[in-house]
Amino acid sequence: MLIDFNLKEKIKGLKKKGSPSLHSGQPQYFDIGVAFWLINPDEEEYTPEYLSQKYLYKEFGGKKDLQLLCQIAEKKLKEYKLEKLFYEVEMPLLPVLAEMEKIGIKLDPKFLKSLDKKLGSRIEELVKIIYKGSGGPFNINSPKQLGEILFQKLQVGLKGVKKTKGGKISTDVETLMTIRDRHPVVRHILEYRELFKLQSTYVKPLQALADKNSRVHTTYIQTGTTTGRLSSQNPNLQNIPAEGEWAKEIRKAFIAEKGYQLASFDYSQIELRVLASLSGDPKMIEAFNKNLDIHKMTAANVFNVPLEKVTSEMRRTAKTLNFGVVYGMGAMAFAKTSGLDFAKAKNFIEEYFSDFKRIKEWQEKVKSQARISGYVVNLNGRRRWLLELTSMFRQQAAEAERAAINMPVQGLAADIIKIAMVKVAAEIKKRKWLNADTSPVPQSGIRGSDKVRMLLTIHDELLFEIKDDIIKEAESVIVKIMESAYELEVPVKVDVKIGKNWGF
DNA sequence: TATGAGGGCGCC
DNA sequence: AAACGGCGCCCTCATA
Repeated sequence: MLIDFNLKEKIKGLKKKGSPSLHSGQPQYFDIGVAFWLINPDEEEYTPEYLSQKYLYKEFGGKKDLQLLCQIAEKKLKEYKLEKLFYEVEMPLLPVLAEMEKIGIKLDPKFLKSLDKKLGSRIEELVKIIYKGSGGPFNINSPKQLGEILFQKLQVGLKGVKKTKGGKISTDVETLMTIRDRHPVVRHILEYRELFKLQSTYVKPLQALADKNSRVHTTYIQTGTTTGRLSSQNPNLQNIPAEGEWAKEIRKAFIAEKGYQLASFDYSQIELRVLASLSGDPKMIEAFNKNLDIHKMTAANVFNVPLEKVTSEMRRTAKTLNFGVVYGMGAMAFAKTSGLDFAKAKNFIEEYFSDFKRIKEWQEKVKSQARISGYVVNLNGRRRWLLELTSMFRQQAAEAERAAINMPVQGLAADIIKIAMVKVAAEIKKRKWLNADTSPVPQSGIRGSDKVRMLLTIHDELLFEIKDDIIKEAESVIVKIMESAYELEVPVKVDVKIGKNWGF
């Protein structure tokens, strides 16, 4: 067994003759950092230095000792019933992530360059318009300067404008939207903000990070969240723009290799299904069993109308409600997001919880158990310490409560997709759809023998690059594995999209 | 020149 | 007034 830190990096570096076989239940890897993350996902770092200092202080004055760290971790994993999750999910996931990072995803450099130009010239235009409209140049990217221009120089009214945490006048998109009609320059600032963000955060960095074969390689951080999700870094490929005209263009820059297609497999409403399953709420479960439009069903309930009478407006409100409930949203936040007034928002939330009583009950149960024990666990033992639940600062306690009710849901959804990834990877290997483990990547960057490559994981979505001739077969195999990766009290559904690029 | 906080915003 | 869970990255600006 390999025992170390950063095993994913070491696996990536393995030239290796024989590929490591992943017999289930046979631990091949023991990543100490990941183990400590399962034990407590709120550590500052998961480095040998930090953990030694923290956990070996008494024994060795903080001297590094991997063997000892490993022993401590093993004991805790057992005590916390995390062994299954560790040995059968997180560790088998290591080589899967390593492979995904190594393969990378292909970009269309010419397309990106042209997009860059288009964005650049529109931004230039906007800058001119904004300077002219506000009587002189200033740094539009500086909230401080922008605020001064708008609210002092241009005398835009402050009605409905909020302050930032630091007490300064906010210039965020919500604020700009409310003052949109008070000065003609505001709409141009809004457009500038959007385009500058896309260019500086996505279009430019992606071009810079592409390798010789125009592929970009993210790094997945397995210890990067408190709920069990992965995070993605440098570049973050889990926050590529999705909504909007320009966003679509950016997605089109992610392409499949010649002879391949991109295919995305998306868990449908996974967190809501998990919530229905965990809470056992009969109405919610029935809706999923009948494969109903869940937001529409929710709308029918909270508005007390038959399904046929649900308008798109009602559905939108219900959708916000469904999402909000998973996050522990209060009336205030719901009012803001939905555009309703506070009293109405409050009523809707009350109506929701009276229609879906078990959800409320489940949330209360989670909170009270967590208050007593100081931590919250999900179905697979994934754990998060939340000592702030009993804080005398109400704000802190409330935040901890929301985290407490969210973690078992988000965490189980994370488990499900991780399990699916491990199973799909095993199937790909079994069917010899990927030679990645044994064959070197040729100069071209194309391994012609690869049939199916797992590229990205975006919380509830897996993105693959699949050879044309096998696309149909691969699709049904992957869907089947994902939908049956984990048994819930409701069906698990996966939606598929296929195309030459990610613009779908 | 490097660093970190603050403000802001992209995704699920 | 008050923000709803989980992330990473951009720019500005003050400070070292």
